[in-house]
Amino acid sequence: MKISTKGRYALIIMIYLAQRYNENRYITLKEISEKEGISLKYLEKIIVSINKDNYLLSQRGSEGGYKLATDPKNYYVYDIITKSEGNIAVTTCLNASFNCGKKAKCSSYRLWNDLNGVIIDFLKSKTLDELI
Amino acid sequence: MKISTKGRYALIIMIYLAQRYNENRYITLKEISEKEGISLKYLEKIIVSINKDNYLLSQRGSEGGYKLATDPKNYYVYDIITKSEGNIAVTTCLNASFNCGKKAKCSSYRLWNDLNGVIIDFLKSKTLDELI
DNA sequence: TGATTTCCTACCATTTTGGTAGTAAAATAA
DNA sequence: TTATTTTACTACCAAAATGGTAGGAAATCA
Repeated sequence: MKISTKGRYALIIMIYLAQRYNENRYITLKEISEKEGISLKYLEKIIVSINKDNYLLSQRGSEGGYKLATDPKNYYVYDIITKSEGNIAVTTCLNASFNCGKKAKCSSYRLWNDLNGVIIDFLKSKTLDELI
Repeated sequence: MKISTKGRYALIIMIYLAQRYNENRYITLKEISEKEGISLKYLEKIIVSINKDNYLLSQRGSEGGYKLATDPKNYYVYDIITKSEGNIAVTTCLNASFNCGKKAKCSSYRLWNDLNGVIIDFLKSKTLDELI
């Protein structure tokens, strides 16, 4: 029952970018890596998964890096976590591909589904601007 | 971000016992194993961890098995899950042993702590009698 | 042109998950 | 007393997930 370092570090990256949104510059992973004490190579891998669908602005080369594409209030923790960790499913039996043949009448299933909803609602209620 | 089969199967066992609480008999793991299609040996291992501090009544030998010690309404899903899976900590940084030196002023930490609270509150609000 | 930085792919050690196997101990039935 | 049943306990193990590392290609700018 854990969010892995992928999700945790993803949020750290995004908070770092959000705190510097007003500076309006590209921020390198090297900077984040040094300030947060996380391996550069690992951050690279994580931010690539966050950045699918151009969730961020990025630029290569010197003076390059990453920055938020829009105001921190438009970034939901839910999106950050699902982009880095995949969809939230608190048990394997919540996945559509899981087939035990008794979902509808399974009281465990309903419980896990409700818990999943509670978690998703919480994460959807939080945006980056609330965290900085 | 998953509850493992330990916790899932633990709840299945407990719901099975709760549904038969009125029969007032010891129920064998063999019966649960066959009805729920889960390996007997694995269920044995799981129920041992649930049964610490005599959470259940158990008896060896023929006519033996397990039964609830008290009414289903006194069994909280939270206890079932923590006994089978260990304490709920949605990130490793919530563990007391984790020391990054900035918990108090870390906004990620507060977020994860709040999420953890939401999950714990949910699980503490559910008892076995609501599930049967 | 050289330095910088993202982008992309492949690999790998360690830990966790999801079990299996075997046996001892207790309780009951025959 | 003996055989059977069932929990209780300990050890082991394969497969998957986690948490990275490594190397290089492709942009971009000074």
